[in-house]
Amino acid sequence: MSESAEKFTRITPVPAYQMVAEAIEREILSGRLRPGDPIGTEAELVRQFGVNRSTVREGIRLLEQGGMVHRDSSRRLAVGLPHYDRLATRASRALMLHQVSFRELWEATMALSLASIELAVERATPEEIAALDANIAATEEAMDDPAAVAALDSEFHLLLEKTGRNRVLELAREPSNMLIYPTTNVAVRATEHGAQRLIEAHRMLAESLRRRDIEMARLWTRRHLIDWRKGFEKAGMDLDQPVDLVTGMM
Amino acid sequence: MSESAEKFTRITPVPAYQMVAEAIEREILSGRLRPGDPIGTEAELVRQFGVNRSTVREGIRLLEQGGMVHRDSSRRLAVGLPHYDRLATRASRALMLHQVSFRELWEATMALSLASIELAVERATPEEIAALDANIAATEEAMDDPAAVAALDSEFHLLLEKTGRNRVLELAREPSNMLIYPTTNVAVRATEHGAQRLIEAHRMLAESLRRRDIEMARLWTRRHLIDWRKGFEKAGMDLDQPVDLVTGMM
DNA sequence: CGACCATGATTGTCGGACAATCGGACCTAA
DNA sequence: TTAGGTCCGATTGTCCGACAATCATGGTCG
Repeated sequence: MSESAEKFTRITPVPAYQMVAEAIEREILSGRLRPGDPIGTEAELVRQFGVNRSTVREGIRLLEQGGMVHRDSSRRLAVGLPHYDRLATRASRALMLHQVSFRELWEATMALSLASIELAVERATPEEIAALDANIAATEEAMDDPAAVAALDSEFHLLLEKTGRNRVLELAREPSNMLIYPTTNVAVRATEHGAQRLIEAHRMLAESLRRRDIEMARLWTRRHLIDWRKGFEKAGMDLDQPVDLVTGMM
Repeated sequence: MSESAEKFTRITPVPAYQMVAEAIEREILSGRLRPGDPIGTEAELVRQFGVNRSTVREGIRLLEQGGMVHRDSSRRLAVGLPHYDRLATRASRALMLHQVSFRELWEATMALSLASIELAVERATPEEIAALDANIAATEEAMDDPAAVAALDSEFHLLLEKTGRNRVLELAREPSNMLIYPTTNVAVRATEHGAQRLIEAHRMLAESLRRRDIEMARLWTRRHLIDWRKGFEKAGMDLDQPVDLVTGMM
């Protein structure tokens, strides 16, 4: 499994703009620069690093996309903490490029949802349950509009996630969410009484949080996702097709 | 929850270098540019976009970090498909910056491992089980070297993951892995017969794949992770401390 | 006291320039 | 024939200098 016994390690010249980026990144990761702190002006960085402004700017661009630095009002640069949705966007694009199938997506969503709901059952506060109830009420209102239902469904699961209070799971779920919920629309439309079943599942999930009943929560999470899958198939779509064919994002 | 009924949407001037990046990104995501395809030379992009070379270069830097484009041999730019470890690196850095706790990490790892092992039990081929056996044998050899054991443990779980054949789960697990496995070293060292228990768990996991016994696999996955957690606590570390204090990465 | 304006600082963009390196063609010698 | 050497154009990385647009700031005026 190891390619050992090579005499020399590969020699890779590192461009200056990369070194600039890495230097700034190190400062951030080490904690010497904290989120919100302003990074110096370009002129200052030019002075400190001793390179040209163009080089500094290229270095900054490297960090900018990842959210390590961002421009606040005006255009001053500051350290920013990369938020999940940004990472999730990139991750889901990567999944698309890798031609991941809906089956993989569905399996992962199932696993992550179950984990997430267990934590939610343990930790839900009355306020959080109230927020879920409010979402359910809004979904009932919008029952005739599949697009609105899909959006509210997405929000419902986002609320559940937050209730679990586990940011690692949250980050792990988000790419799947971004890819799977856009198709909820179609899935709901294809199933008879699709919106009703969706709402019932949500009600039961809220109820199991109230009762702190883990088994009930797991049961309805499963049902809910199986419903989604049935709707997906009933809409004439193939679980094994890659995700990018359906979600015409952008 | 909706900010509706605003007359005008916020107007945000977009710098040219961003538009360059977005234009290239669109081409990639739409599939018109496929991974491996060469992107034109800088001069060519200058001509096509009608902007200065500095601007083009800044735009390219935006994409470069995310892995959307990469320089192959020589330094020519080509479309690259961002691989998981790159995304995972960024994700785990984000988790560090958010001061995620080991408890969150552990909970997520538990959920993801259980999901992953179930798929692995279903899908394992003889070759894959053989690879696991080889890893176990190597771990037995290295039993006196906690660092080597930790590395082999990490590899073992990577093999398990591949066996599950679900790239979404793979991507979801990787950030946790990057943060949690570096401390396996410490955890193993702190537990009496730590390495032995680890090897036993690996053996049982391989065995449950052979038998296609999901319950057994789940059981040993749980035990294995609980062992890790006990070792972690026995080493005098606090599950609720943020990850960056321990993993001195970089 | 607030509205308004002048001024400097900062960013975004441009044009041009040059060294270093790479790819490839061409050439030479064993 | 092929391994090695040389040359040349193409391309990237870096630098310099410049300018317009915008923002921050402070001072002035009503």
